[in-house]
Amino acid sequence: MMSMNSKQPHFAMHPSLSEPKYTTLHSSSEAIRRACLQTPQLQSNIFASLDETLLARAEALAAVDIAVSQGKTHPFKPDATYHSMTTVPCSSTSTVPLAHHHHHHHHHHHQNLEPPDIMDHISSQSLTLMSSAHDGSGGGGGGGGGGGGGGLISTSSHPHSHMHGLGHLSHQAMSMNSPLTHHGLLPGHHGGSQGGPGLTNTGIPSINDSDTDPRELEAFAERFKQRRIKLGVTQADVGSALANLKIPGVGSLSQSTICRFESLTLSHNNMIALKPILQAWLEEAEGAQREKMSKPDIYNGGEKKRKRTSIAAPEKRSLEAYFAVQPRPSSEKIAAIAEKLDLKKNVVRVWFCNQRQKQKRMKFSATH
DNA sequence: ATGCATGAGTC
DNA sequence: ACTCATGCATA
Repeated sequence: MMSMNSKQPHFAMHPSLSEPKYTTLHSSSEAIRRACLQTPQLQSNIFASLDETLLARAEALAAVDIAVSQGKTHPFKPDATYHSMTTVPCSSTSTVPLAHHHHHHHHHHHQNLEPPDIMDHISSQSLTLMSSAHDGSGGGGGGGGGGGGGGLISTSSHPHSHMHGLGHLSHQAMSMNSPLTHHGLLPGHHGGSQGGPGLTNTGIPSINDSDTDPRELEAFAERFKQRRIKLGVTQADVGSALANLKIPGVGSLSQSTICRFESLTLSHNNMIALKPILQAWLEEAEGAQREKMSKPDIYNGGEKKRKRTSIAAPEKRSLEAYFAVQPRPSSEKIAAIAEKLDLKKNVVRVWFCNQRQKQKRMKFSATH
């Protein structure tokens, strides 16, 4: 409603908190961290300059929600923040050879609209569903993230800078209007949702849905993992081995990505894009099982390592509550939340982004 | 296996 | 400033 510009007064103020927002973890100590438990302090009262109502409500909701569905898998980690990255983001030294690829595409994406403000009583679950629903419809939007259509393929070369791994396979090119979609090469997926084979999209050069079939992907991921293990190869190995395939536009991938592929914790589009590549590797590896890959990564000479910020459980709970009410808070809102929780604004912003992405992953996405 | 983060490409 | 694909660091 009134989002315009941002300002970020931010600064840490901590009247008298005993709550450790961050804790410093020493690389040598890390034993006792998992034993702690959460303290049910359902109501916070730290609000001040925000919509107290919203916040209070959100937190209350979160508390309830959490209480109910607590089996989520959270070994409450105490917070630990390490942090010492100076200004330089790491451009990574990765082993990534570059790969040029190109992916032209346009798409109309749904930009965020800002709902009035508060909603009311909503259970985070229903909300979650709702949000994903509007996501899909909004501007043909992301095609619902996971459901997006994907234009991957990076057939063209491109005088571009470097890229990691594959080019971004399809970013947001999932709109139905994507010129890319009719390329023929792309597995242009239908916008909507991936779960429903029954949901066919109208119009649009529909392409083979067989390749985009979630079940097929799931089956493949399963097979892939099995065979990979049979080959005695780790996820990390697969990742780096991909570069050896010399597939245009394909470089190496991290263990994380391979893991996520196997566990289906990637967006539908991403899964579709990666499948052919991993399949190629699999065949290659099985065909020549005699090879070994000794591709040590290049190391960094005493560079500063990125430190992962850990958001403490209480703060995390609050964030989840806010998210349930408003997945896309305005900049001001984010700043306010950040201040209230005594977190850096950017940390909060990123948290919301990641949360939104998570919500769109394959595995637990709606209709699946 | 996952949480927090970076960056490209968009809008 | 957002989405998406990815990755480093870490549990």
